[in-house]
Amino acid sequence: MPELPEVEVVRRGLEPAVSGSVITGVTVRDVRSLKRHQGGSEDFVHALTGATLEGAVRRGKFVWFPLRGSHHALVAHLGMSGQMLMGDGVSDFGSHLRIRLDLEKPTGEPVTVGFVDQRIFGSMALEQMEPVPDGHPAGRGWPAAEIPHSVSHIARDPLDPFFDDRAFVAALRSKKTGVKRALLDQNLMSGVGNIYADEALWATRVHYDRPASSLSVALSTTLLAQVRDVFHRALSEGGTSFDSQYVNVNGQSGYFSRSLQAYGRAGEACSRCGGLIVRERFMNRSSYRCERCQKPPSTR
DNA sequence: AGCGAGCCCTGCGCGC
DNA sequence: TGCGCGCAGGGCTCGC
Repeated sequence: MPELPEVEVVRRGLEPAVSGSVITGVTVRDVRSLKRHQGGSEDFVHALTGATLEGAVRRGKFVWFPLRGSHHALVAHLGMSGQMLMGDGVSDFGSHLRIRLDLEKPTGEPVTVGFVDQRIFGSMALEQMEPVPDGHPAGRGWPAAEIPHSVSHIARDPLDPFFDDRAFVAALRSKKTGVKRALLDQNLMSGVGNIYADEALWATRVHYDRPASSLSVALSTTLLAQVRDVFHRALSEGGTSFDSQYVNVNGQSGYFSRSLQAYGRAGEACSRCGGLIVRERFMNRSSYRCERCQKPPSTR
């Protein structure tokens, strides 16, 4: 469930289960899901067992779970096909279960979290925290100004109250590269992936390969507003699910796919102008746009 | 600096 | 029925 709205749905689902919970058991079923963890699975299991989780924090597409009193966090990235599912201790998470965490809530109630990932582009890791340079809370869900090492280079996301709109607009306009590439650059702004980039560009009537530096301040500001708008609307519908790969912590699908205007709609008519929605290769992935209201830049 | 290519993986649907 | 191909929501590294 990879873009910001889907990851936020997961974070919200996990928060009540993990906050103040003690890890009573860790099972690593596939070490490939620990590729970002320095130290191997024995180290991972040993360091986590008995630890208490403070909560669930998200910046962009990364989620982490701070460990009480240790300046470390369990970090998760869902990659292309990752899920975090909640169970009751006897749940069967299926053949793609990679890591299983057994927890005990402050009430004494057991809860199990399954890290399920078909393609294993996602991962979990135990990482040291570092201070956030601006001193503000590192992400959504926890007030500490500490961020896991591997997330420290990731920019704040546009739903973060400390996201700096003016700095983003200036940074975007300093890039000569295509505007979609800039939107997908997690160092400029985090949380945007292939679907929501196409949706925000459609809403702004901008072609994906238009040089970012050619956008006016006003248009850049509109584009940012459209990213926020599509994030909020997707969040309100539980995220985008095309199939059973993308579900919330209870295994339920989101409904935003039916609200998508460009992504996945090749061959259909643009709902705004009636033009044809086309699919094109860009950055080794698919881009969808309206032929009529998102015209290619003349100089590229 | 920017940018394309390749890689990390599994599984699905399609055409032959 | 079976096989090969292209496709999939991400991110990192390398080389030019």
